[in-house]
Amino acid sequence: METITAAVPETPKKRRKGEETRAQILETALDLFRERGYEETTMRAIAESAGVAVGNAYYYFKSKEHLIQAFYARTHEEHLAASREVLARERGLRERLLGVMRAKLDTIAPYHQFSGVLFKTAADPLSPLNPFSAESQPVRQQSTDLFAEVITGGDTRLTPDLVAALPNLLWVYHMGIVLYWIHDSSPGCAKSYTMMERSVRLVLRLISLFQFPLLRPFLKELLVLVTELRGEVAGIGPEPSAAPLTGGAADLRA
Amino acid sequence: METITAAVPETPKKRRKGEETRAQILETALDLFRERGYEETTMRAIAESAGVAVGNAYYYFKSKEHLIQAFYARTHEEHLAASREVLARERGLRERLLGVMRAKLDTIAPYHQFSGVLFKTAADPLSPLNPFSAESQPVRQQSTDLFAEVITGGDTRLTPDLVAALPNLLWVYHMGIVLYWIHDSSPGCAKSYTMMERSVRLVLRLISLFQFPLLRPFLKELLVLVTELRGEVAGIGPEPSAAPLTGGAADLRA
DNA sequence: AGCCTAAGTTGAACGCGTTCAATTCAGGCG
DNA sequence: CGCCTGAATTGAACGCGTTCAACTTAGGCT
Repeated sequence: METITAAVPETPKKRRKGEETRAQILETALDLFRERGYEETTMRAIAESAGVAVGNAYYYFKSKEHLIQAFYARTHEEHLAASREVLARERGLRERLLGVMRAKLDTIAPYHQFSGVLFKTAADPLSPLNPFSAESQPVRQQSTDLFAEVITGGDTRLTPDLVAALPNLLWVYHMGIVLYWIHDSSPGCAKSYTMMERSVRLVLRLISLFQFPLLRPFLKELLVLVTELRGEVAGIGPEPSAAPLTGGAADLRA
Repeated sequence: METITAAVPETPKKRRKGEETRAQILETALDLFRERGYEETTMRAIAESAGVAVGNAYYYFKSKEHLIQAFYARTHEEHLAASREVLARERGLRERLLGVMRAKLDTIAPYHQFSGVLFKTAADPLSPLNPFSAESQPVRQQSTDLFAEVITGGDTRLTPDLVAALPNLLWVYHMGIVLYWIHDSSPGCAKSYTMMERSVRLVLRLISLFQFPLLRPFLKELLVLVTELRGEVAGIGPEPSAAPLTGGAADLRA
């Protein structure tokens, strides 16, 4: 019977050890990245500071880039938490979107100095960090879900077409703001904040504009486009291109 | 007197030699990139194939990335040429935009296999290849000029606000299509072409929509935003933030 | 206890992009 | 002609990210 209890492949003891080392390496790496920047931090330095051998760092992280991925996952979590607070507090669409976007800039602020490298590696289509890659699909999903919550959880009612299209569009929009932020060298990234506020205002205006029933054909077309985009993005795998145009927005949530 | 004729710092003979070597290295590199891909092509291989020493390649190109920059400049020229043909032939806005965009995809098609690396390095804010960098400002300018020509050179008349805002917006749009293309693994990049055609249709619809006088406030706001963006992008240098809101669109063309 | 396996850990070695002190080359000048 | 200067060229050497065959632990089974 005891053998059955051992069905769990790893005992807690065993797992503890590895995870401690893993955490140790990650913390050290992030510290060094913040201190000296990414390029200037060598894997040897990370290993030495963490008190392990170089190879051991590679046992836990497939590459130096994967250390950034871990960092990215962390800020992503922070942003989700901060956003949930905002969304629990605010009802108005404007306040909700503004709050979530502001939370984004606030969350990533401490890492502005090496955001460039992050983005650089993230841009590689083959990198797991790439926001369009399969590996980051969960993160992307959570982000679009967040924007879905922004528009549906408040006191503003939108047409179904908008509700279907906006989460992905807002995700793309927020990526654009981050892109601006990366290139923003103004003190405190002040320009990014004003740019964000201005563009949020514009986005809200556009949303209310497209509530107008006469513009429905536009929305329909936009929806097809966004769906197509999502299909391409979701995965290049063998998943069938079955019914690429059937459901319209029906399969937006896979 | 003869000494004066030598006022030209380098004689043609001297210049010829260096430029031949430079061209030799570049051609070899581009060939190898196409054959094996970027990452798989080593600087040593390039040097050997070109019949020079490694260091000599670095005498002409500051880094491996700079070889890509040279390639990028080339496809850019090709696209300009192809576009000029289209614009000389077509009068309708739809045909002009479609033609220019199709020309873009056609031009970059041969390099799809290593477009990822190109984009990866281009994404680094510090890279000279970055489309927002000061070093690529001329290329960016030519591109936006091209789109300006697309909308003003045809037989379609647009409101001044649109004429002012569209070149930059279309440039951003075309970057988005390229981004899609980079991630497109469909045979012959067919998906990119249909996505481009669909989005062009949408863009044209949006343009005609915003011709509507009632939507002028939107355009105004959009214009401020685009101008701001252009300012940030143009350079982070000491150029004064003087009159950031004075001229409206007046200073779009610096 | 003694073994066995899998997890964890090591560090020398590899291949790469890049650098740079040294060398060759070519053309103008006294 | 010999000298000089700056462009052109060399290749050994450096530092880096990454790999991998070997070694050490540690816990379960007989």
